[in-house]
Amino acid sequence: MIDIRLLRESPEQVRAAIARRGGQHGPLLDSIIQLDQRRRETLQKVEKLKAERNTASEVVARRKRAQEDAGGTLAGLRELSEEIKRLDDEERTLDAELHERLLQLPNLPLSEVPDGGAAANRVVRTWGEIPKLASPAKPHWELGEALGLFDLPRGAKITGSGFPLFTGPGARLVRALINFMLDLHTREHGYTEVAPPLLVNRETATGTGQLPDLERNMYVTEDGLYLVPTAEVPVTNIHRDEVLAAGDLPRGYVAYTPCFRREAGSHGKDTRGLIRIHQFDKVELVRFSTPENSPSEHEKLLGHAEAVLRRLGIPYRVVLLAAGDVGFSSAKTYDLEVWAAGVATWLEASSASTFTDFQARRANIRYRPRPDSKPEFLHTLNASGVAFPRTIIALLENNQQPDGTVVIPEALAPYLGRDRLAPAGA
RNA sequence: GGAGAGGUGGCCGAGUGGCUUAAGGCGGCGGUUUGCUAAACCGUAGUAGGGUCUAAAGCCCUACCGGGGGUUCGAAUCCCCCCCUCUCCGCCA
Repeated sequence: MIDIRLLRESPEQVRAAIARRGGQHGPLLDSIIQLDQRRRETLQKVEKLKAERNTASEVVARRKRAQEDAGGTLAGLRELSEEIKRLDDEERTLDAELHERLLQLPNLPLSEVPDGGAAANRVVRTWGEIPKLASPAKPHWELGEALGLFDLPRGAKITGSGFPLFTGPGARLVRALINFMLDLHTREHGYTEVAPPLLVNRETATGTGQLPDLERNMYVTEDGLYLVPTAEVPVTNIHRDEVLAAGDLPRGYVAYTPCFRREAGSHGKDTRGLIRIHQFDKVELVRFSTPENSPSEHEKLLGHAEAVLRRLGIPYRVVLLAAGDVGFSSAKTYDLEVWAAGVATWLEASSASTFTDFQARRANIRYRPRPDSKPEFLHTLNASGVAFPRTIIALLENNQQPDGTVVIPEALAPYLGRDRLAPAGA
């Protein structure tokens, strides 16, 4: 949520910033400005009447105490109260409508974010060598089947397409990745590990920006709870409606969770194998920062996600997303794309974003710069550290050998209990 | 799921319709006293929204006693619905 005062005082600045995202936000902005105007007018009227009523009530109280007749003062107060009730209702309605629309407005991209749509995304750097494979590269779904790592048809039987069943060494690989990543982030990057709820309520999903506009991408239960699309949602909301001390910042949490995404309407492209699925595993990093430090925190966070890929020896590139491509809540996002030799493409395995005070405002997460100062909204940031499916894709496809085996990187081998995956019977 | 007890400021805790601008205590902040510390004493203090002002400060107004409705001229207090915590029962990995 953006600051209504910024919109009130510098509407053209906000309009220009939002326009960089593309899409038509003009009418929404106009209606917000108008609602804000009407709300304040109504508020001023009703508050004036309330002041009158309070004064009159005091007189009544004083008379009653003195055993005098208060009838004369009471006359007319009923009408005043009815008028107050009417205006109060009006103000409440306007405020609710205003709030609802403010929730639909995306964050403002930072100035250093490039103009344009996805085509304007900028590759900031590339790490690692794209492997030169001795034999024709197989895609991961072939490798995974041959190595007995996962069984997609049976996953589809159990639940539906996009719900993978990991088997044997594949299931063990998932467990190895969980432990490898959690160990790295807690031991070397200073994160506090948490294991959050996987179902969240409406307020929580609104706090990070999934609701109201992205509801179609989430699974909802009969109880009105949502399956988490990412650990960002429950973890960022750990401090919802709290005021942290300046000494608490920066603060970082790491969480492993499954993630559930309906991704309604995204069938057709990039859907083979594990590339785009409805349930996947991810280790997520969430940071809370003061506004001054959030730019450096963002770079630090990006580095933590990169460290995972470097340890695993997976070639990747860092992409600064253009204004038209950054997510709803984000002000600036770097994607980490891993190279996958089998499908011969770059796949997004992590997204490192700063949300400035956008989520903090929605979720009411504040901090006190000094013990005697007023609470201010802090900044939230997060990054995948990292998503499993595309990491698995890169590992399998890049490390495949002519004999059909897959070499496991040194950093991961102890967690997997082996340094090579081989087809059954080989 | 059933029965009961609760939810008041940073914390504890009083408050059954108007003298509450939420008592009192603890903690916080400022000060006085004081070799130093402690204690004592005095003072001060919340959050949000709106108005005033070029802006800040200040000042004024409104709201806030778990959340939302209602009764009333007036609600922390009375009524209704919901949420959460605790105790017991039931069910359960």
